[in-house]
Amino acid sequence: MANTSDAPAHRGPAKGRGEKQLISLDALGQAAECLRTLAHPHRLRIVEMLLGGRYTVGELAEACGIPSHMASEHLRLMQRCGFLDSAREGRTVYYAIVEPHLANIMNCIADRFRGKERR
Amino acid sequence: MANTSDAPAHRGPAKGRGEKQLISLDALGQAAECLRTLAHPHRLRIVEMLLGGRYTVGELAEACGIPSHMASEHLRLMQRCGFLDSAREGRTVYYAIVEPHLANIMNCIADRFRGKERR
DNA sequence: TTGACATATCGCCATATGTCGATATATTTA
DNA sequence: TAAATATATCGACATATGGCGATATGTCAA
Repeated sequence: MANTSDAPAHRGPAKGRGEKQLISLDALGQAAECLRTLAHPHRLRIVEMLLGGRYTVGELAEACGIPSHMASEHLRLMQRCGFLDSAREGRTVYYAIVEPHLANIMNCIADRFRGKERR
Repeated sequence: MANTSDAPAHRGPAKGRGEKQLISLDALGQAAECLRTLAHPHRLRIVEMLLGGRYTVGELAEACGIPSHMASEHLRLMQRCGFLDSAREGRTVYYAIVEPHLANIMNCIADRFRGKERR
């Protein structure tokens, strides 16, 4: 209950629109960071593939048409914000989705953008 | 330019994991653009508020604690990628959500980040 | 051990993005 | 008309981000 951080100060005079509790600016900042991480064509492709099963860095890199050291970097960013987990097996490393909301978000994206080639 | 652009060329040998049809890289590029637009704390706050009803630029600016010319800029970006629509009434301008998927995405975000103050 | 392979990290550079003051446009009121 | 209010746009700056070659680490096989 200790609400002291960003104080809304004077409560608005209730204009009659939304009256529900807002998410803290701090949480929105974290959300924005995650969305920025997701907001890249190759990273979206990687997430899309990983939603269908685990893949190695090399496989994902080839699917995206990029050198594997770049796929590695994308994977690191997504692991950093809790989207992915990795597991080494021999000299390869498998990545997999661990953030359950990603499936829902990819569904939204597929829903809106599947089949939409350049305007 | 000996570099072939991005060639879909050879289809993968079907490793047996995901076999579903992938979204085109082009569509993923558009999706990434939209996600980047959404990926800002103030813009998320604006979307959150607009999901509860229409607001003017000034109201949104005050709620975010930013000058209204910056709110105007955020609103322009979101209108540009089809999230919002605007309607002038007298000397004020009301903005409102027109992209239906935003509600779903904000639900994901609220689900994961509501109440999560800095790690 | 060495060499080959898979993945990860580093450093540089070009470009994109956010912020902000100044200014411009639109609308109402005096 | 001019002044006040609400939005919008412009220009400059600092910072963040993506791409990429070079290099490092980790693993296996000989």
